Amino acid sequence: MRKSEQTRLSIMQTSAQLIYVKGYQSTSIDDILSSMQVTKGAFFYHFKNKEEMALAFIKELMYPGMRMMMVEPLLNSKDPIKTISKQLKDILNNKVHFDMRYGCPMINLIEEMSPLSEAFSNSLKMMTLTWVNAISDCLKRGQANGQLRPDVNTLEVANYMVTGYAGARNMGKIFGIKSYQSFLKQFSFYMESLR
Amino acid sequence: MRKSEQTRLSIMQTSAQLIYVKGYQSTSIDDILSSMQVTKGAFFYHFKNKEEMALAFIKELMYPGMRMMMVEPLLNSKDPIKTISKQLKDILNNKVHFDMRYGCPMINLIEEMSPLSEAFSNSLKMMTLTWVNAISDCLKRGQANGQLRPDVNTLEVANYMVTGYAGARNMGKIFGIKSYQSFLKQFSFYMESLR
DNA sequence: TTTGAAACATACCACTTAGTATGTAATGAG
DNA sequence: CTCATTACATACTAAGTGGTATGTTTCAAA
Repeated sequence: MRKSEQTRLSIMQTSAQLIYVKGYQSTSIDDILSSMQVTKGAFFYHFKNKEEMALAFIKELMYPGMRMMMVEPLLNSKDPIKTISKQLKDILNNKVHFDMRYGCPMINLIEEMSPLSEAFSNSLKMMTLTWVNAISDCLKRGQANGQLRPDVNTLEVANYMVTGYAGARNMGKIFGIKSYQSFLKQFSFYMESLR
Repeated sequence: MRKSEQTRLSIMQTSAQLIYVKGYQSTSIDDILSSMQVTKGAFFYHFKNKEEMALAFIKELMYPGMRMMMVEPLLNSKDPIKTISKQLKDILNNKVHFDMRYGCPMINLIEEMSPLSEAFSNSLKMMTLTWVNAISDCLKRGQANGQLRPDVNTLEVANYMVTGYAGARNMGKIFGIKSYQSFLKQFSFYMESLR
């Protein structure tokens, strides 16, 4: 019961990497299998089909990873505006988990899959909402502390931030790092105007 | 020489519609042909291959369409900030050329194809830059008229606006119309802060 | 009216695709 | 040890893929 779990995990990890680079629809099962030491029998033993595998990796790998990187840094912050601006900068400049050319795995999947599959759409929607709500809560705490104007609609600002992030990941694919820097600068102007 | 041009155009138009909905890579040539009264012989008579066809439709249909909808409204504006905010609203709410579920054809292609093909990337980059520059020029005229703070970096603001647009199209796919409205409201706050 | 190029139409091909059928090896409870 | 379940491995299939080869029709100039 131990090694098989590792096989299942490896399949999801390899898939995640390939889907990140090539997209879901043009990553074939054969692609996945030939880039690791696993056969088709193993794949269809662990997963009912390709879509179930992708949904599993979203739920079991992408979602927890997102919580760690996007949600946890927002808890217990002293200065929400600074925390949030800094988080956006940290994520966009994170070269370990992201490659500028390929953008953000979550945003990519929203772009590609949400119009094609209700199941994908729902998973991605919930994941995105988790981040949006975390940002909103963070801002609300700042509002309680008087660091943020009381008339600010925190949920709307949170949505605006995630929207900006998604756009930056898109523009980054053609314009490169410059577009990140440029975006971050203007976004921080916006954030400061909320004080 | 007349009817054949119509055939060529029809192929590109049908392709554009299918690619908009399903994406480039998962729209097959057979898909395109079976949704119109044209055969494979005609397709490969007019286009060398699938990619050349897509590049042709970007250049000959998408680009001119973009200029008409995104660039021309910005020429000869009296109040650039208002013009630009209004344009963004008009485009996002345009139900004739866009479907919320499928986002924006240009943004979709950037997302899907720019990491996979230099040729796509260059076409899309040039097209996007055309819009960015038009916005920047519009803002510059406002700056000359004193309607915009002189210290504002118009090119950076233009990039920021297009980035926001791209993000809004992405978020719209999962959150629907509400995310458009919410984004537009916050973006107009940002724009007003440039006066 | 002839004729040759342009504009298609049809049939086919090698390859890839998700998924299945059926085998065999590992493993852990009794 | 034993044996049934688990965890794979191998070989295959039917449908789809981009693209080609080879036709047949259309049409405009001579």
